[in-house]
Amino acid sequence: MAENRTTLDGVTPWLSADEQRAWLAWLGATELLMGSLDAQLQRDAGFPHAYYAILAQLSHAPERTLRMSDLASVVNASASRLSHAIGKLEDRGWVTRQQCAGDRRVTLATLTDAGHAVLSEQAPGHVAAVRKGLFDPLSAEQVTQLELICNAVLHGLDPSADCSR
Amino acid sequence: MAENRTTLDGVTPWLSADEQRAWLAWLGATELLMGSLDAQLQRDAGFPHAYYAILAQLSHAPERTLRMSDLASVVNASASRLSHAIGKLEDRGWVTRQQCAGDRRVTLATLTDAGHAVLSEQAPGHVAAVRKGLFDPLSAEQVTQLELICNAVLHGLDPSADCSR
DNA sequence: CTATCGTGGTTGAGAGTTCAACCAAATCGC
DNA sequence: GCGATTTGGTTGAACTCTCAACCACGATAG
Repeated sequence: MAENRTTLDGVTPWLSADEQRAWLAWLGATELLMGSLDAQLQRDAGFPHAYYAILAQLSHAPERTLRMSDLASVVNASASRLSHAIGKLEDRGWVTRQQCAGDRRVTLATLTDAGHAVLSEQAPGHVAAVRKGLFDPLSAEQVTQLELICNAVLHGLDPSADCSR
Repeated sequence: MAENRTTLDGVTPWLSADEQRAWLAWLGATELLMGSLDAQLQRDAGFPHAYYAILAQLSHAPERTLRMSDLASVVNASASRLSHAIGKLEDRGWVTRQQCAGDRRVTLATLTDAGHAVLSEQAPGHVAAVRKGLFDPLSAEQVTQLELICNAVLHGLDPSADCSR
């Protein structure tokens, strides 16, 4: 009870025992879960989860089209990362780029029919993997708690993130 | 109340609304948090979080030494990933490799004094970033819930993972 | 003793991400 | 209007990670 904090090197204050355990659990869970999702998609579809997220967001957008910067923000990607990714997806014929008439700096990315078809093919397997990896081990209450926790973290890192609203 | 599930393409059953929100929150929180930690370490130390984890695990080990395979498992890395990473850390003089006398297939990785020094330098900033990004926005109770949730996920993906025991 | 199989680890190529530099179009200030 | 700044996006190089192939050593079986 007296010693609630360990020290990394005899000097640096580290996390409390509770925090330490939570941190390691979070780290392990995120890395294993994202790793398993990436592996599943890479094996079945030949592309990583980040690309799936791009296709999925485009499929929900009006006209299946989004501005690059808007798309980047909804998939948590940098402009550069998205630009490279859209280039690859364009090479495969799943997305097209077009200039925006109103503002000629803007590039619009549009999901093609081929892209939508690939997404539809891969969605069931991906959803099953998410369910199996994240939701099956959790109670309904834990799902609710998880949402609150993640939104709190999100809001702390990026106050502009819309916390479920 | 009647429609608790959306459909991605009119055919595929998707997650419930609660699950959908929790999934997006988890995705956003993990990507932003890991992104911010990687950015902080890259800026201050010149290496990514995965390398920090390697150095930290070695610093806690007896003789500051671990077998490659054991080290790989504690940092959730593949053998290949760890081998490449240790190569880089060796180049910078922070880790050394040695053969194991008993089993000559085994490679032992040891943290050097220089490596320990770098870790000690970077630890305060890294811990501060973890605290700021993950623990500051959460209540003590949420930290406990998070640990339980992550251990449940961990155990679901890898039954051999020691859930806080 | 030797052939086979399993384990521990390395290597090189290919793919994705990051960072910094850069370009073009729009907006601001005077 | 016109230069300066900001915004939106692209590019190339460096770096990390993944995958498959591979090598060496140890264990196992005949």
